[in-house]
Amino acid sequence: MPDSPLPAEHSHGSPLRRRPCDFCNKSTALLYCRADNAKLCLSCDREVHSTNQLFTKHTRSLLCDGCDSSPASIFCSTDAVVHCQNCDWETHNKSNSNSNSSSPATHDRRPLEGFTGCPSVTDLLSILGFEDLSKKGLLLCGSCEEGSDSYGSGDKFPDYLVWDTPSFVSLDDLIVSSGSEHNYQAMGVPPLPKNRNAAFGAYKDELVRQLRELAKSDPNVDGDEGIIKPINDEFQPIINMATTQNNRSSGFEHNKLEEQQVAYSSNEANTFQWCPDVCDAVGQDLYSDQLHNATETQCIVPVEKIDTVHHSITAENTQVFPNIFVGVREINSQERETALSRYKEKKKSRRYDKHIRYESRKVRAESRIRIRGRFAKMDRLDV
DNA sequence: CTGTTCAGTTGTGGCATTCCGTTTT
DNA sequence: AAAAACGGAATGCCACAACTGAACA
Repeated sequence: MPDSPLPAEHSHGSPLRRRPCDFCNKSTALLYCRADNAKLCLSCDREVHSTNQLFTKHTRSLLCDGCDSSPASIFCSTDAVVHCQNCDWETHNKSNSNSNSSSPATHDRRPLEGFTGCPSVTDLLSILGFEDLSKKGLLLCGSCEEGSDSYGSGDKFPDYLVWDTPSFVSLDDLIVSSGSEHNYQAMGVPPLPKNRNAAFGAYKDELVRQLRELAKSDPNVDGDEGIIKPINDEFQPIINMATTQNNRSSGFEHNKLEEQQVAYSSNEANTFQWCPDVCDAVGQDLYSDQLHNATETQCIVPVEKIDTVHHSITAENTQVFPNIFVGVREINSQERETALSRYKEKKKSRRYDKHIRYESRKVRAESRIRIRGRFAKMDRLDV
């Protein structure tokens, strides 16, 4: 783990606070793992989350530039910072913010999405929004270390800073970060930008530096071509893993794998999907929410299988796969109360009001001629 | 690789209808 | 206790510009 000098300041001149990695306590933490409740640098993140299949499913996000203790979910390209929902609310609802000459409420902000698995440097470049920075350039551009490259400490954020937003709301989004004092919802975040680029905040330089270190140490990097071969980021549904390894005794028989494949993010797995305790406590409400939003949470489980899944992964499997399931249970028992309260608070602050995606369509709809409330054909008006 | 074309899909608001829980008879 | 009346919420419908993505030059 390389020791990391702290970045002096971010592009807007405000000094960066020290936020050491919870794992090595040396490097600057750039990511936040909600399942582990930990701040990690890129190197430690890879180390921690490549240890077994379950850990690769933890959802990680950029660390909030505001509070340094929550996963960022909003990127403000105007201020070039990433914020958690609470910090975003605070920043962009202040009437007298001096972060920029423009009104904070009009800042160009976009939702951020976390990532799972054990992505290669190539994937990280894409995930973190450095798609334009070639891997070769990452390795060869020594001047980048002084921040003199286009991704260095310059003030300009070109148009590649447009984040590809998630097309769904994961269950993570139902959980409010615990480190803040309130649970305000982020307001006014423009949905669904088209460009497939990402965002990085105040710690951009440190991000580049750690990516470079990662690329140097990555054995899969082909230095000649700058091609970084993906390491094992293959997704292996845990259901299948458990059943294939334990098909002799689990009683969870299956011949149709497609019926039982489960895609889910780590938090869903840790907090909800695999923990009957929490589900029971939260009650049918949460459970039905999760099922109703199956497509949003990427949880694809036939309803009739849910019970089977739960029972097949309880006591028996924890004995067969102690490394996997004991870890899950520890997390659940420690964080159950927190998760519950977070969920309840989050639910209270849900926004049910209608959200207009395209103002132009609204304007047109309002101005259209109607017959009994329905849009009328233009040619009918001539009659 | 870039730009253009084109077919298919999406989203927009007001009214009517349906559904369902509550109150009244 | 049962039926009727009431009222609020949810849903569907409509046309078409805007959007999306594939195919092609």
